[in-house]
Amino acid sequence: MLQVTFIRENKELVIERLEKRSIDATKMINDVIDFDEDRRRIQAELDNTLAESNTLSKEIGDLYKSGQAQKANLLKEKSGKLKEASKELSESLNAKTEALNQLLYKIPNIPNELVPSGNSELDNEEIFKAGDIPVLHENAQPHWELAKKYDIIDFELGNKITGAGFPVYKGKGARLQRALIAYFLDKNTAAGYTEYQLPHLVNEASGFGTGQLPDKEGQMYHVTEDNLYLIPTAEVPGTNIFRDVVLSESELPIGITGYTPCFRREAGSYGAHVRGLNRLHQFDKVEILRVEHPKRSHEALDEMVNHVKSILDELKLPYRILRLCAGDLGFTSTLTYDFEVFSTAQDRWLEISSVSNFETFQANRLKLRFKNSEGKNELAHTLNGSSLALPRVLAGILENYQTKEGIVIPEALQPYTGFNIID
RNA sequence: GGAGAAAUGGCAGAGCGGUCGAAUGCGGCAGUCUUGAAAACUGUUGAGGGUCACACCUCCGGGGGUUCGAAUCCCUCUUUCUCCGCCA
Repeated sequence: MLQVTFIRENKELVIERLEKRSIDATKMINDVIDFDEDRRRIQAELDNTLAESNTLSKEIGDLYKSGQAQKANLLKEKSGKLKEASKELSESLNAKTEALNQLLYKIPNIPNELVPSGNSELDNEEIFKAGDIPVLHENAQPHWELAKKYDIIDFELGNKITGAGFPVYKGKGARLQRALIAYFLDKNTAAGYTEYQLPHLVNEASGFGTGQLPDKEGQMYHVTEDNLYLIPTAEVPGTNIFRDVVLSESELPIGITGYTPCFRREAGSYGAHVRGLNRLHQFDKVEILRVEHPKRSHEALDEMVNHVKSILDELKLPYRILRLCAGDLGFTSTLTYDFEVFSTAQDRWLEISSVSNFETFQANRLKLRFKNSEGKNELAHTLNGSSLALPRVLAGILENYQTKEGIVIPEALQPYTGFNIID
């Protein structure tokens, strides 16, 4: 959520940047400013009424003490009127604040100046590409065929146990998953991230804190009995560690990594491009997450991008990095880099990581602040990224490393799998 | 799941319905002393809003109520602790 004071002080900039997202920002922003003015006016009125009422109460107390009950009773009437007035004022203040908030919840983050304009993924800017696309043998297959051939992932079984989108990994497939998780976590902790194991269900306040609620409710599985949500990403429990927290400046920067399964309803996505591991209801992901000083959050974003790069380089997978255009940029993000691995057998790119800087957008909702050098509380910046999402990395490995003899395990992973080929 | 107790400032811990934004201790910060440090002593030290700055307003787990007036009384929710039961 954007800060009202920032909107007030940078109205033109905010409108201009938001319009890159092809939304009509002028009215929204004007409304915010109007509502905020109203809100502050009512607040001031209420404050004055309360102040009057407070002094009156003191006077009444004094009168009682000095035995002047009659005079006191007279003042009580006046006090009653003030009370009514303050009740009305506080009701209209609440209504106004609520209206303002509802408005603010609907306004996405302001795209960074680097964000290219554009409406669809076609306008994303490719900024980097690495790794050779292998020349596969004649009978090369997509990963879902390979999974079946080597009996390492069973989609039908998952279908039986739960439903579509809940695959069962077995044998070397299961081991490869575990190896990837361990490998990613090791890379991340070596880079300075502290490993966490986080809850897989979150409450409403947490869903709100990272921006999934109230709008993207339909994307999460909801356990209505206990009013909890299955996490769609470790970002939710991970970032909410810092909800309502005031850090000292010396605690920054903070880096966290964690493995969690992720649950997504993916309502409405069907068709060929969701085949196999391409899009699932449950998948595994290792996440990295940072809390940064506003002055160096963009430097931190670059560091995260380089970190993810180093992992993909080591795995020797063909990948590219995209700078997302305004139209493709997530609601809460100000700048996002997507990593895509090339799926050779499908002849298409698969998103395997998304690294974003949210600046103060989440922090404002979370009330995540640090005490700056002037002793004032200041919103911190939050960032996160996947390192990495497992299924598509797995798809990438299966397809790009397939040989007539079997699936060769990337060298960096072999210490973790304990085998070097799936055959 | 059953029974009981509790929730106060960074922490610990007081708090007759008005003089309580809140005693006291610890911690933090500044100073005195010291070559320096420690100890001791002195002062200072919650958060948010508002203002050029004051004033002023709000906050004692959350929400609601009683009262002219609530940290203090009532209702309710949540959380924590103790005991019992169940259990990976």
